[in-house]
Amino acid sequence: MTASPVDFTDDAVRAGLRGVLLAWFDARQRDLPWRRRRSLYGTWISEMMLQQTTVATVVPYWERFLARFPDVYALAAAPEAEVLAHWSGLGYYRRARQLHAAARQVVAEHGGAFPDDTEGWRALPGIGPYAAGAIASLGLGLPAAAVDANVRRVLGRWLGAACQPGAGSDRQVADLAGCLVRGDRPGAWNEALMELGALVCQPRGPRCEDCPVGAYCGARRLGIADSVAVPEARPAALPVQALLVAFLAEGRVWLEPPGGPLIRCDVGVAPAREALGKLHQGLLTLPTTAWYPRPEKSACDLLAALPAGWVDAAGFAGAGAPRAVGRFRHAITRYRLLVDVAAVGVTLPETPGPHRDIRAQGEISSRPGRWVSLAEAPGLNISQLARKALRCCGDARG
DNA sequence: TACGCGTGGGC
DNA sequence: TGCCCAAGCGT
Repeated sequence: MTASPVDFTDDAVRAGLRGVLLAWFDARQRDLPWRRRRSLYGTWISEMMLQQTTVATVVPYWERFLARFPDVYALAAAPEAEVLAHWSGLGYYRRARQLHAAARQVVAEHGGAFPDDTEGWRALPGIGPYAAGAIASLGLGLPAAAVDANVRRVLGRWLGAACQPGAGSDRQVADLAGCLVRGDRPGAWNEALMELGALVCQPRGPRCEDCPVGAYCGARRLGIADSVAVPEARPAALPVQALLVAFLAEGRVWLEPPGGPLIRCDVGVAPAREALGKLHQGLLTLPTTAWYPRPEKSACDLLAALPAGWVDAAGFAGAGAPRAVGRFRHAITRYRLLVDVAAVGVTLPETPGPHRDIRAQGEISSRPGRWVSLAEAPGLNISQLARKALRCCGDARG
């Protein structure tokens, strides 16, 4: 193990570094809603939303979420579908379900009182080592480290050659984070580290000329700031294609949970994936074919490849020819999905009852789902994938 | 331990 | 357009 070019065990070094970075943060920090009105609840929501998600994306979601669920009691009392509706489009939907479960746990087991230490937060669903430290420091004022990708990169560069990828690196970063957070304003310190990583000490091409703490940076001292702590490349995404079908009846569209029965389609190629699987859990979506692999710059006509009688086979009664209403691209986890959207009018049974009552939670030929008016569908707990597909239906009608 | 889990924006 | 991420967590 190489010694760091900068001696962070020196009290004077740590005090100087902390003073300079906190002063920079006080002057340059972004004006964000969860900073403007800091609360434990609002901090928790922001930390959950910000996992793997950009600040600019989160801001409007955080505002709407807090307006609808102003405290843990409101969140715990809400149905999961409504919580997911307010998360709709944000992605990583498990976060929303865990957030809701944690709110119910806090209310049921602790009368609505939040944990008052790091370990208590860590025990809640969806709270890992980073989020527990962030909430404890930002919301409770405790000297807990919060090592996210930004902090790992910033501290990795400060350590310079002492922090090589592989064994020992994570431990060194964690030790340094724990050492530096002890002092005044631990929450502001953690935020300052993350802000520096987001605005200056970026993954590729760090803006060292704008850095307030360059004097303390081991990588810069060694002239390797742009080559140390750079993320490794990921495997390329897989190009696939699928057909989503909007079954329409009396101004409504059929929406169902993911993982429902697939629309059968014969293209002579093995599917790359049986569609959504565990994606979009808790959300509603449109019936879909499997996902088929496709060459980079071509696609086959999935609508033409549907077998005769496919509408009835899917559990609906056909009433007209299906028509193509749109096509869009959508990146989702490790896939690049080319989506064709088809609309087909169907008829509902004449007999009253759960199948005829389009307002009811329904079941068509043992196909769980429900009929939803095209106007209200965008406000429901649907994925961004479904949102784009529904937009095609609207465009085609309009 | 490595992988699955979403999405939008920058370049 | 394609590729690169961005305030992680659970299994």
